[in-house]
Amino acid sequence: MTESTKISKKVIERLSEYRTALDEQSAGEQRNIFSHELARLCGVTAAQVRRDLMSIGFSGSSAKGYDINELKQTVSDFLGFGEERRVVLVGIGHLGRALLDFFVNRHPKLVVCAGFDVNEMRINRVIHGVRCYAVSEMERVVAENRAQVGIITVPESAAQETAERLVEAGVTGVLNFAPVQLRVPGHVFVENLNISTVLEKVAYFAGLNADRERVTK
Amino acid sequence: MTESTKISKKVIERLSEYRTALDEQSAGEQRNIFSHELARLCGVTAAQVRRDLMSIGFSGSSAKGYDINELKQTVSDFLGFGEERRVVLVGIGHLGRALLDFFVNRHPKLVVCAGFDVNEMRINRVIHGVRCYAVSEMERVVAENRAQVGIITVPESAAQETAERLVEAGVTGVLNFAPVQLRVPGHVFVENLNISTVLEKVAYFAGLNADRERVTK
DNA sequence: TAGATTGTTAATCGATTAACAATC
DNA sequence: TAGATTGTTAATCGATTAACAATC
Repeated sequence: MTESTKISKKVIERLSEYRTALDEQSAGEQRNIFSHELARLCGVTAAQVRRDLMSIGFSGSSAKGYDINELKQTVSDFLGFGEERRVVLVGIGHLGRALLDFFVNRHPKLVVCAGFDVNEMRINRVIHGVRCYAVSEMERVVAENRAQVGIITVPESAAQETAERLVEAGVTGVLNFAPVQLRVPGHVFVENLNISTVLEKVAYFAGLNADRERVTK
Repeated sequence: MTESTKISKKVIERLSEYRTALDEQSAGEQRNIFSHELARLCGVTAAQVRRDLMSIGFSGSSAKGYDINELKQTVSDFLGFGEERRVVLVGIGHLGRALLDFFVNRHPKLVVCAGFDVNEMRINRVIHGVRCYAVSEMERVVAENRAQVGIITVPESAAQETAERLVEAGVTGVLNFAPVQLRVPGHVFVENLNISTVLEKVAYFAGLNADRERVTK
């Protein structure tokens, strides 16, 4: 394994957004794109685009910018889209179901291959095209599918135990929607996404802005 | 209006998480909490907690740490929880409905007061306790409710127009789930939350970690 | 060529961490 | 007092921005 240069979370996020933006562009006739065009589509600076692409070793031409198709391919490869990534989701409540719907057949390489729940009403069914199992089968199903990614949408009280079982079964990346700090081994990547926190943040700045508007009027 | 010290997005996020963590603590007997305890609950460092609390002017005691109830009150006040914030949601698909369910009666001060959609099947109904309207009524309903915050869960193609109408009606903060860079006036705060991007990031690092595991074995 | 863009370095900025005197 | 924690400053770290020679 080559000692890959350490790439930060932020760069990965931006690369992912570049790819999404390019996907939409490539429907058209356009074959090349300049850093400032891609930058505008993604809400970043042109210099940042150039630096990010440089960091994954992709070059453009000073006359024509970047080749859209080559760039899309390079970014996809870098992000590991060469092969399918298998994802499981635990907790098939409203949010879980919405996420199943969100990802099924929407993403080229992230395949949600199984859902889990404790509620008998939700197990042994196919929801949004995804087969759902009892939590007790997690170890077996995750291992059989070689799933590397787990999404946790269970209630807070069950999140830690869920994470432990996922990790035990071989998952090395977790997207956690429960408002708990998960304790996991060092080789497991955890991203916390607390929707309440995000909305509180928006509400805070909305309030600030509304006040400012009122004052300047 | 006093010229408040500029507080960064990250600090606001952490304050929101401190408050959530304290909410859960305060059920117990404990009356005080040390910076390192709160830090562990939220996955940050103790020094960071101390600095954040200092930045909103909250003091503890070197003997007993921070008073939980006072701290919760101070953080809540700072985040603007003194009065209800009214939120509207546009796009009542699976994700939109999950978010309605997520927020209704779950948050003390963020009140989702209306939903909007273009689909007739979804309008003039109450979904998860929230009244849903046709998009054509957006301006009127948002203004009547004095909603400051808008959540956008419409398809990508409709996101920009939705944002414009929300802003026109008086919204100053937007939480955008559509994978588009919204163009809005300077006084409007926009937070983009692209769930695909987040999952791609998790998948990337999950892959890295899985490789590393395989190599070190 | 002239003009615009890329690749890349240096300068800036902001946030985190280390450290420690003051405090209880 | 002795020991632990707070408040706060200085040092470090990392990421962004500015700038510009090289390129087309």
